[in-house]
Amino acid sequence: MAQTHPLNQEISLSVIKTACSNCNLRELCLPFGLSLEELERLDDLVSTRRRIKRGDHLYRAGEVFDAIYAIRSGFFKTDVLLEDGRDQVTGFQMAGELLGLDGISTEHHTCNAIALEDSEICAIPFSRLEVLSREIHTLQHHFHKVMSREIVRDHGVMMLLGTMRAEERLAAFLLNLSQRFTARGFSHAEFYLRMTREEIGSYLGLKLETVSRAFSRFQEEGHIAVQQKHIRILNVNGLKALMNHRA
Amino acid sequence: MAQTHPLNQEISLSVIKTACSNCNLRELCLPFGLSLEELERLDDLVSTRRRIKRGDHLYRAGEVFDAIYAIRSGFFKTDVLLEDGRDQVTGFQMAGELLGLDGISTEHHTCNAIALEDSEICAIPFSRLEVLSREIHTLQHHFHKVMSREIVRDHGVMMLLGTMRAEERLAAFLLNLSQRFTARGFSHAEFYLRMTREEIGSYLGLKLETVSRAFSRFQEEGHIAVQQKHIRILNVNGLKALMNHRA
DNA sequence: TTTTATGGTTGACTTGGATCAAGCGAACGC
DNA sequence: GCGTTCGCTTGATCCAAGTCAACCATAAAA
Repeated sequence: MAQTHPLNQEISLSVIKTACSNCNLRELCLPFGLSLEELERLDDLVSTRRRIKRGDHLYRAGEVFDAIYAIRSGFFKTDVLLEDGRDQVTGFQMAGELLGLDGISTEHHTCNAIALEDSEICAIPFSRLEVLSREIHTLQHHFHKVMSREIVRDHGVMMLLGTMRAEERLAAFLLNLSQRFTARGFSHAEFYLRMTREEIGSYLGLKLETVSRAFSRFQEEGHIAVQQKHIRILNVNGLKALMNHRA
Repeated sequence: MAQTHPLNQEISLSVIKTACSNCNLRELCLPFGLSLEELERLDDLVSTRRRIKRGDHLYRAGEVFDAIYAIRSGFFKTDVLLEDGRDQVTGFQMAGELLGLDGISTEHHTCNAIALEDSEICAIPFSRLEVLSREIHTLQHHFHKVMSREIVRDHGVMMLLGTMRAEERLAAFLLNLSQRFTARGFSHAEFYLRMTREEIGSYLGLKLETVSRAFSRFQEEGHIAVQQKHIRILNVNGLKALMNHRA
C-alpha cells in the first residue's frame, strides 16, 4: 500500500494523498517553499513510500547509500556502533525530518536508522534530487539549509554532552522534544516517549539509571509528571531554569 | 615544523599562486575532482582572500552569513557560547577544510571561528557557489559530500563525548590530528599543537587538568613524548589500543 | 488466569574526573 | 636582565554519575 508505482499516479486517490503536494508535512519537510508546479516535479521524484515496522531498520551502517528518506509518520532513532559493542544514539527523528544525510559523504550509510514505532517513509533517490535541485533553486537552497541545520543540531548535542550535567541534559532533551511536537501540531505539554530510558541515556551520554533518577527528581520537584513513557510537562520555566543553572 | 609562513608572496605571482587552480590544497578542498576549465570558473568566484591573525575572529556567532571559507593556511577553532558563559569547542580546522557551513541554516553564523595561528582564508560567496554548483555537477556533488562529511565527523564527536573515557578521548584526538597532518604531507608522528590544554579539554568534554594528566600518563607509558605543545607519537598502536579498551 | 520478558525504579557503594590549590617554565614587555 | 603573565603540571580532596543489585510494573504469551 505504501509502495506506489509512479505510473498509477493519475488513477488512485491514495497515491494523490501521499504526494508531497498534498502532504501536511510539506512546510516542515523538503518541499518547503516550493511553488505548486515545483511540488509536482518533486512528487515525480519521491516515488517510493515504504512502511517500516517498529524495531526494523530503515538502513544499516555500511549499506550502499542511494537515497535520503523523509519521515511521513512515525519515529526513528539513528545510532553508531563501535567494534567493541559500545553504541551511541546520534538522534531521534520524527515526521517531516530527513534521514540518511550522513551517507552522502562516503556513498555508504554510516549509522543505523531504526523505527521506534510503526512508521512510513518517502525515499528520495539522491542523484535525482541533485538533478532536480539544479533546476529548482528553492529546492537546492532549502536542501542546503536542511543539511546545515543538521550540523547546527549536532553542535547543540556536543554542547550538551561536553558541558552539561545530567539534569540539564535531560531538561534540554524534554524541551527539545516538546518544541518539536508543538511544531507538528501536538501538545507541547503532554506526550509519549517512543524510546526507552536506555536509548535516552545513550543519546545524552548517561546511564539508564541516571536518566530514571533525573525523571524522578523532576517529578518530585513538580516540573513534570512521569508515568513510564507518558510525560506531562507541568512547569516549562522550571525546566528551562534547570538548564542555565551554573556550569 | 608544520607552519608554512605565507609571508612573501610577490605581487605579480601572488594572484596566480592563490588561485584554486594552482593551490596545492585543491585535492583536499572544495575544488576536488574538477576539470581545469571548471577550476577556472571556481577561481572567479573565490575572489576574496584574507589574512586572519592569531586570536582574531574570522566570524562571530550572530553575524549575517554570506560566505563559506576555505582555509588556505593556518589553524582555527570553532566554538559555541552559552549565555551563562559555558563554551564548547566544536572543532579544530586546518588547511583545506571549510568553515561556516553552520551559517547556511539560518543565514546567520551560529558559532565563532577563531584563528589559533596566523592564517589565510579564501571567502566563497555562498549564493554564487549555489549558482555555480547548478552548472558544475561535480562541484555540486562534492559540496554535498563535504557537508555530509561534517555531519559524520560530528557523529564521531558525539560518540567520543557520549561513550569514551578521558584517555580514550585524548587518544582518539591525537590519532585524528596525526591522520589529518599526514593527509597534508606533514609528519604523522611529530607536530605542534596549536591549541591550549583548555581548548582541547573543551572539545573533548574534559577539564584542562584532566587533559594534562592524560598527556603525562601517555608519556609515562611510552605512547608519546610531550613537551608543552610539542608532541611526538612513539607508539601509534599503543594509542589505538587505548581506544578500544572496554566501555 | 498465571507466566515470562522487558523496561523502569530505587538503594548502597564505588570511582573517574572535577575542583581547589600550589608551584613551575617559557615567552614577552619593559 | 627581570618581572609579569599565561599556560602547564601535579597533588589532595570531593562529588556526580556509574556500577551492582534488588525489586516493581506492564504487556505479551501461555
